[in-house]
Amino acid sequence: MKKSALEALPHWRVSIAKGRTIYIEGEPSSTLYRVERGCVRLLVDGTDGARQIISFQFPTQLFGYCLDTRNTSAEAVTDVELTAYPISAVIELGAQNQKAAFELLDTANAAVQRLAHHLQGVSHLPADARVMWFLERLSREPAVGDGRMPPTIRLPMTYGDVAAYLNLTPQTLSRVFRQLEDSQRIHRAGSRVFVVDALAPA
Amino acid sequence: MKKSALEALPHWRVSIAKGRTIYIEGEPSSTLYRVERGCVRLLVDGTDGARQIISFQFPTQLFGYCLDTRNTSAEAVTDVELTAYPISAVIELGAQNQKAAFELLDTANAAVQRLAHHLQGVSHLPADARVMWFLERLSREPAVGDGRMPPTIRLPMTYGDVAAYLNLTPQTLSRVFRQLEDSQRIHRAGSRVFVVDALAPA
DNA sequence: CGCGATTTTGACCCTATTCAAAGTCAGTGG
DNA sequence: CCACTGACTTTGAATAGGGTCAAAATCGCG
Repeated sequence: MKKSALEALPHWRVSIAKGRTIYIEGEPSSTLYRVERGCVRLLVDGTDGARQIISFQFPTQLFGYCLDTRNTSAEAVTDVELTAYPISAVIELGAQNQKAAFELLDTANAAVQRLAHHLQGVSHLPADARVMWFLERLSREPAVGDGRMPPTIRLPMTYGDVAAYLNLTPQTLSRVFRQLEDSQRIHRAGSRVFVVDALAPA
Repeated sequence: MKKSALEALPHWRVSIAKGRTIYIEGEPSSTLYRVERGCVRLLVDGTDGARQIISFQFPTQLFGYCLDTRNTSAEAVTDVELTAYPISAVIELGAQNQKAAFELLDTANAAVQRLAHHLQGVSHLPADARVMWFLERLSREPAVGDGRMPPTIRLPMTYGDVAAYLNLTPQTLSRVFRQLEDSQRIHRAGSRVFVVDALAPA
């Protein structure tokens, strides 16, 4: 969805500190958010206490478009700046502006598709492939990668978060990074900073 | 979404034989479907060939509400009867009827939420708990369970399908069923027919 | 400099997979 | 009605991949 369409709506700026909860699954939803700076994680908690991170949201991305209640929880991975739009206003926009309604619905659709493939990958890929796949997608995130090849990636989240996203433990993740280093697929350029050599230009 | 709202739209009946593909991920979408009889599976294929079943659809449920392209593939698990509605008509309905638009969007939202919890469960539950969880949800499906307690469930899909949904192998699934039988949590009442004793009334 | 959070390492274990083969079922045609 | 066939399910033995537990090392930050 274009920012321009939303700009006409009432909106305000929100700053949230690292680690803070933005909303919780099941609570009534009133606002749609756009990430301006930082990184947000969407997650659900299991009855057993194990949490599953569903996705990370980066600048320019929208999240929280729920009509009735929140379908996941949202937390600030880093200090974040968000723009908040009242859901009611977004709905009105949709009623008036066919194109905007389309784009919003398409956002939801794309979310299903991404989640479906995430489930597929997390279920069928070995740990190292999962991590490479994650790095590959992160490298395309302007706020994380540097756009060059091979890309340098600065992870905004902890290993714990990455592990909860890829369905691994932090220990395994650490071992996988070492193994990727040993096999020359990545190398480290600082703490949580990786150069993905395997993505070097052909 | 109420059937009544859709009934005003142009629609037609479709019969599809067991195993046939209804649509494929990525192809342009033109119709929304409602299951009238039988069972449909939604799935995505991995680059490695491993397929992940995302959900099973039963009578009265809608699927295929994609604006642009299909976000998953859909296949008939059994012979199925579907009602098809042109997406364009559904969109118009949404433009005129606020309430209908709401319900459709909520459908998409609920899909994300269900998928998220499925990912959580499949990632963190041991095999036996995953299977019990699956049976428990199936028992609430009028077309599958009998509504009584303890419920009798007739699986419309093969072990292979259940396994692809729960992220197990058919072999493991078979062993889990045996183990659940041994521990008195279920017993069999025919091929693919289970009585879930663990769900007996308190 | 010191603290708490995060990351790393090691040893061991466990669950589900793999591979292989036999058994069972439903539907088909004789 | 029965034999046949192909798909599905079951079983067994061996294995691997990631998890667990525990502890040490490191980092970021006040």
